Amino acid sequence: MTDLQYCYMMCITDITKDGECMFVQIDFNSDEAIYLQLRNQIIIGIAMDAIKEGDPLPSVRQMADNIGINMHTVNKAYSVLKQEGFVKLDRRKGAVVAVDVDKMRVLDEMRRDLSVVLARGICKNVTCEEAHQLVDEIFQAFSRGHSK
Amino acid sequence: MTDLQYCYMMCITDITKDGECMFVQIDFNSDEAIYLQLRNQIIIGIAMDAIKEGDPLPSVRQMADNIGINMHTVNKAYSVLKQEGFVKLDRRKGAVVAVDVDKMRVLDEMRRDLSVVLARGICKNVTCEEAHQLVDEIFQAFSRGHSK
Amino acid sequence: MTDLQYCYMMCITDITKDGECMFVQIDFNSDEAIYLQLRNQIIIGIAMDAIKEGDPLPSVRQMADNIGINMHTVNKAYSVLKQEGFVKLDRRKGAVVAVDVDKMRVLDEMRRDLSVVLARGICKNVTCEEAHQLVDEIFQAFSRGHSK
Amino acid sequence: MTDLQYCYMMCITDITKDGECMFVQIDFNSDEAIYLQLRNQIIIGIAMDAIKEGDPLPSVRQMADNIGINMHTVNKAYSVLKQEGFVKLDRRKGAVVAVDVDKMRVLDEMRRDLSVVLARGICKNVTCEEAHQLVDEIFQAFSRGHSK
DNA sequence: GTGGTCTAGACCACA
DNA sequence: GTGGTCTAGACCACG
Repeated sequence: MTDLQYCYMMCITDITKDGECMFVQIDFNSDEAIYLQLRNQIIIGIAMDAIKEGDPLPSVRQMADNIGINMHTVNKAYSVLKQEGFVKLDRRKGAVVAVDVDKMRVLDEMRRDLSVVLARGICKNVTCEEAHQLVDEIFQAFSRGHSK
Repeated sequence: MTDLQYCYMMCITDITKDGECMFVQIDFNSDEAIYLQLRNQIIIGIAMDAIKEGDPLPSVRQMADNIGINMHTVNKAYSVLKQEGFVKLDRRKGAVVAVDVDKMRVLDEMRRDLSVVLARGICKNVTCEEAHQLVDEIFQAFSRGHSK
Repeated sequence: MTDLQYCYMMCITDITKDGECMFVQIDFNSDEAIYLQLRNQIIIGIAMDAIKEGDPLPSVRQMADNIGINMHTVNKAYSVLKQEGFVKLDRRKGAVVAVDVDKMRVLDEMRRDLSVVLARGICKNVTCEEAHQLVDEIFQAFSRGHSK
Repeated sequence: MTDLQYCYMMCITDITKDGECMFVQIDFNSDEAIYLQLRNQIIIGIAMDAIKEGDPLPSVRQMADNIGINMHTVNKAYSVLKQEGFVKLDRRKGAVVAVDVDKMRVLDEMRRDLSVVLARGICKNVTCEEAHQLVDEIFQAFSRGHSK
């Protein structure tokens, strides 16, 4: 799939109130559920510091209208984010970013997820060095990553 | 054995003919589809060299009986593996391992998948060093990985 | 109506919402799989411009009910159409026509398919001129063909 | 799929007794049944004049051994060829090429087959001119074609 | 209401 | 005996 086609099918909307740098891109032709795509985009936004601890997410209705999806779908994404410890639901401000750090748990999750991703790569002759390069590349792309 | 007990157990079966080292573990309680779990297990088996290039997978009926799932579910897993370039469906020998290496494509897929996994980690204060350690750990667990 | 009568009739249903010009005809006596017949009919419908780029196909249930076949059979046809680059599965709108043009690939496929069809003709004394006449005849039958 | 991969999975054997120019190539990973591939290859051989009217085909056993497939499969291919009017079964010489020409029937069959093949092309922007070029190209590749 | 998943059982073509 | 096809019915996630 070319980049052009990819762009065409994408639905792009701003996630931050001031319209600075974070965008949500939903691919309606993807086999990944829309609410999971939305959840992942928001997590990436947090990792990039585009949305910071304490920042409120757009309201369910606003987000749904911007992306052009159902309110229920946005609601589901926010619920999952709460369940996974990325946001808290505030009665006045709606969903606000509040990351709940459980180092052991997250490392276990990553080990499981990485095993599958890396196994796919190893089958296709991806070397350990190439994997490390990818990790560095991605960490550099996320502002919070290399500040550590 | 009641259905309940059946549900709560992990289902473990051997994937190799000689019963050496590769096992398939299905978690019926997981929210991940059975055919995807099976697909991932087989990919991990290939990455571990438990199943090698040219080896035939068990027939759909045999695999289904061993795991205790339906034939069609196994069929779906095999179809996805074929679609993703891990096996070929030989009309005489059934499904045989035949990895189709497309380096650019696999690196792009990994970049996308890793971005999501690492973003989750970064949000929860996982450092770049810890991520590298996980990668090394997983590569060492797969025999094909540290032969490089 | 008995099963026998049911078997011996052609099943004709409309594929377009406004019931204008495109029909699906399934021959239950054919040795060609139903899902392949359905796939071919839809491709012919696209070639005739009866279904246009961006148009949604009927839902699998609706199509299945109209034709009198099982939902899963329609699903298989849609999956193949997706795989071959004729439709995309939009999570909101279902299957929509979206032709993915890869000129080199399609010409190679046609060369292979035409070789077999023409070889059969050549054996039975069909001349090059007669083949060209057939091609013209078919192109004229498809509206998109003679607009070039 | 690269040419190299294609070659690798092919099973190539000679179909003519004197080992001149006609070969049978079976792709065991194809979704097309082996007996149909064999049938098509033999028809192409007749169209190319590699096997001529009255020539005997190799015996079922010999053909099966050469290609590495089951005798029943070869038998099925020969039966279909007889049914479709390409060979006759001679008690002494086995299957001999004997084309039964029924011009109307073959033209009808070609019209139906070409409709599907061309429709696929039209969807993917193949022009009438390109189709004609392919027909010419194929007719020139078959020796019997341009002698008319 | 939609498609996705899973199960079950059946028949047939293929090898 | 194998996979491919088709049917039927069921549940659930998604939107």
